[in-house]
Amino acid sequence: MQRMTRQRAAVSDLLAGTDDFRSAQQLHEMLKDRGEGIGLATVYRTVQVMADNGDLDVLRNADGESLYRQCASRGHHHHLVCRRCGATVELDAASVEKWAATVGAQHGFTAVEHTAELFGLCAECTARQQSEDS
Amino acid sequence: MQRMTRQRAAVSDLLAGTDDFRSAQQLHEMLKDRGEGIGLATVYRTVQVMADNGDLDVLRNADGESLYRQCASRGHHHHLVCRRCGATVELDAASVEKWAATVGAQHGFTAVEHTAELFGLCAECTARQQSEDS
DNA sequence: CGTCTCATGCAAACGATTCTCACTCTGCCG
DNA sequence: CGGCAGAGTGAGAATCGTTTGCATGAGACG
Ligand SMILES: [Mn+2]
Ligand SMILES: [Mn+2]
Ligand SMILES: [Zn+2]
Ligand SMILES: [Zn+2]
Repeated sequence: MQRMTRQRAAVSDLLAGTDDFRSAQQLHEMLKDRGEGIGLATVYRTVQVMADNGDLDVLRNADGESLYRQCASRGHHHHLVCRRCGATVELDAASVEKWAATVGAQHGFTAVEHTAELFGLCAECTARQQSEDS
Repeated sequence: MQRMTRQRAAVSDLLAGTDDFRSAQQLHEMLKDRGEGIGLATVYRTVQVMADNGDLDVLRNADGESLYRQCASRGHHHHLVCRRCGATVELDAASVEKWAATVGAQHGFTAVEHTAELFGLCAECTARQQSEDS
């Protein structure tokens, strides 16, 4: 019921070889550069399906854009993301999980979910930044 | 250099008497209901100025809309928000602060910021939900 | 191959937010 | 008190990421 097409393969391949969070538009651009003809709408649709299947992680950056990434760990986890280049570190955060569960229950809330992401400048982008400033 | 206008007073008053997170559009609607004539763009501008001044907290809901609230504590803190009605509990989260600081440094990131919000159904909305389901 | 569908591409539609610009009103000075 | 400079306002146009409608294309399976 889910067909394998050239376009899906291309998106899937691209994401498999990328370890930074990328927006749908960036992915579309990268595919064009690779010589893959693919419609922007198709990228959006594909990336959404993959996210729904749990094959991709999604997060919103400060501008509200959705960024996608194929993470190594498939279970629930969090991220430390470079806001300049998208470089990402996957994080486990037992303390945060505990906090979320406890606090939600304490206040009588149900179906509690949480978001917890860290954004900063990775070491490389920090260095680049400093040489620019001088 | 910052002038007090009828519109700003109205928005400020409204927020002072509301303790749920609300979108700019909701606020605009509420003001219209109160009989306050005010443009939507003005609500957006006002709410932004107030947020820049640190008078309001902002967060993005799952749909990416910005929600505003005048919090009791003016320092950095987090929230437990009802995704149905906007009811909010302010949270301190020392464990989360510690986690964010530690992890960022460990990976050589600088200028690290974090988001951490809990979304659920408040006790009241949970009850309402269950009676609907039956 | 042929058929049945799901997938694709393009353009139009969306929706929250921002911007433009002519007009209004606040805060201040004389 | 007027009078003015310039911040503030409102209506609508513009943005921009994302979604959708629809005619066309192409997997899967016999
Ligand atoms: Mn978690
Ligand atoms: Mn914090
Ligand atoms: Zn970086
Ligand atoms: Zn509620």
